[in-house]
Amino acid sequence: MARTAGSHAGVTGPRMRAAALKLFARHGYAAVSMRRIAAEVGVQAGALYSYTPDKQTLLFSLLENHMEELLAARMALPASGPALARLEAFTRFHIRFHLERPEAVFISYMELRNLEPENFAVIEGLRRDYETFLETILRDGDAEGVFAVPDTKIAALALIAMLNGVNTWYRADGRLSLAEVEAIHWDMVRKAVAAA
Amino acid sequence: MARTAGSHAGVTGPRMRAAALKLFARHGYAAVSMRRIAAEVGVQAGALYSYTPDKQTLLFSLLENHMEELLAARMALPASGPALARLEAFTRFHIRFHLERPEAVFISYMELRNLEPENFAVIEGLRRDYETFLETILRDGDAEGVFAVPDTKIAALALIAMLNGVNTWYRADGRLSLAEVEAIHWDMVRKAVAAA
DNA sequence: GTCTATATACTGATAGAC
DNA sequence: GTCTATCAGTATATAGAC
Repeated sequence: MARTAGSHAGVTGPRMRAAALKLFARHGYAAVSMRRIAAEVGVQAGALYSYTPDKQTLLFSLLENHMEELLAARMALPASGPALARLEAFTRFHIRFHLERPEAVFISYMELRNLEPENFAVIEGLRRDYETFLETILRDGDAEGVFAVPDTKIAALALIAMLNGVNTWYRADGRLSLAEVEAIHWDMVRKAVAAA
Repeated sequence: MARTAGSHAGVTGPRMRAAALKLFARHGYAAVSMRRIAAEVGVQAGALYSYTPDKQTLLFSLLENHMEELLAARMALPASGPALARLEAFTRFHIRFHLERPEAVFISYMELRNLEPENFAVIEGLRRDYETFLETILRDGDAEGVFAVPDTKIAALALIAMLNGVNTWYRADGRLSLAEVEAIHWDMVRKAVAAA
């Protein structure tokens, strides 16, 4: 059936979110205006307010969505079994998942300070949930005797920081394939926590 | 001798830089106005333009100054001798130096995208210089046979990313002392690159 | 060396026409 | 569902008084 002229059958909302994700990642939340996002979508600024109550909520929903996807995807990882195998699965999953969403990862770290306190607390809680997953693997491996980790909390943060580093330099058309990047990092992760 | 009323004997420049560093780190370059910096210093916005030609140059000079200090401080590290000892010296130095300047470190990573292309290229060059220093240690250790590093470039980036992670959570009044943080990370760094 | 005043432009968000 | 028009506020940067 014929639609109202100018109507876009509800695709403007997702397009707004995609444009915001891209522009926030490239220029930063504070540097991107609602007008600029609207221009990227191809509408006027006022039209965006049918899809978000305000700019802050738009940022928050992008970060929340990213964290929820991360936590959901993590569910596919083994939750029991030898810690060494679980650590390898986690390492490869983390690299792959994050390389597939460079923009969401970027703003999830860079724009935390631009979240209002309540929103910040929600995202921080989700992040801690994810970190705890890795910490549990390390603690189990320590108990098994295959890992020697003096402080599982700090070790988990250190490993995640190391793996996140990949996002700052990896290019799909670069010198190394994804498989090679995974292999190099799994080698370092494995050795870093290995028992002597 | 009596000075002009309102004059501050050249301290406004440094105070502007200190205020900008603090505010940029806390709220982001784009979110901080020259008026806000001026208010922090205790002058009117127009007065700042005696000390920087514009806001962009102010950001650039903060980042450039930080990188120059980092490269200068690195000169105190041993440039020859056993790679293992050099790696330990580098690891402890890196953690200490960066924990002493959390704000400069933060904006050096977060505000790169807000640098104009020429300014960005300068900072990137300085950063690569620093990374090469670590890469050289890893390559020397590989040649000595004490390290087993499949890709020294990637390993250097991975180790720096891991060490930088400390800045995201360390608090001087927290659970761990600086010495403990250094020890935990040196343990992981050492093992991560160790020969089997 | 810092002030006030100002130019020029942009900001987030809203109201109401179509 | 999107448009135009608009409000009230803020931005960077400059000019000239003191």
